[in-house]
Amino acid sequence: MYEITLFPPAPYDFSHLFERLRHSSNWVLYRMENDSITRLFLVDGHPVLVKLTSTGTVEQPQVKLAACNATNEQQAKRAFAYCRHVFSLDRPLAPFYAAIEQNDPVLFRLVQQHRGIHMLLEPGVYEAMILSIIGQQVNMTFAANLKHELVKLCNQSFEWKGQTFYAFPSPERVASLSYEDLRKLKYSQRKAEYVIDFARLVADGRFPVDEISRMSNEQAIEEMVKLRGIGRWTAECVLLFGLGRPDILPALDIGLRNAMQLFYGLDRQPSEQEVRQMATRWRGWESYVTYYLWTALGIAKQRKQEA
DNA sequence: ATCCAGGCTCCTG
DNA sequence: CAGGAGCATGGA
Repeated sequence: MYEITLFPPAPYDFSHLFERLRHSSNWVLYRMENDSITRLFLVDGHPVLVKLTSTGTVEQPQVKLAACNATNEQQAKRAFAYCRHVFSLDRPLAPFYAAIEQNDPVLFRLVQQHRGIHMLLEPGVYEAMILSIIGQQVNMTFAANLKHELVKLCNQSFEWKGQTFYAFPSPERVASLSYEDLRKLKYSQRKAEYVIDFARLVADGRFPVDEISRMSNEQAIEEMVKLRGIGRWTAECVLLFGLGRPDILPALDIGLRNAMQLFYGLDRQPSEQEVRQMATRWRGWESYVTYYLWTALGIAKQRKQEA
């Protein structure tokens, strides 16, 4: 068992993260307890279970990471690196807040209401791509179900103290599926093809995941949209959720446009051009703004439903 | 019932 | 080259 203690930059609202993981789409990959989150990562194909325990406050965050079953320090370190990336444990929000306060008072009020919310990311380009393809077009609940079913079908699991933990399926495992396997899980024929074909490219080394992460945003998007099934939106989601790039603006995204209509009090959904126009105020922080708008819209919808 | 979800491809005129 | 149908399903 390897352990480290981290002091993420304040503010960090872990209670929001816990709430989000408990309620939404993520229960296959994350196991929640009172103040801890456990997730299984594949490190060079070896399952490594990481447990994050929050031991601080929003303004003085502190977390303990434990690699429960790691067999050597190197393995533990790599699992910790995934964990730090996924939960944005090393990224300060303060510069984002400062930039928004200066340039966009409307948005600043909204952001303050959700102070301490950090981006929840995917481990890398591959995972983000599969999930973004799954998320194309369909509503969030259905997309979450498709993800859940894929993870269970692939069943790359690990037993620890009587509990079963599921890893996000490796490219090789997804590559070994047939389109028909996914059709049975309510994937459309197209979606099944896009997901499996992409996994096969990665598994065969025909799609250089590492090179993508070194490219500029536009260069990376250009590479990704060459693939069948990958449009601009999907490529942008990969950069945002997979690599955590701070300056991605999915200007065509329906959720972003709905959120802007609601929170800026517009009388209709803004066009792509209008989104880009308004986004000039957020230069450098487009991903963060988008993430906050998505999150705030989700919370608003949830409240409306409860009322 | 109908329309729309954090889209994309493919076919038509 | 713009425009629109079709995709699978579930919730409003």
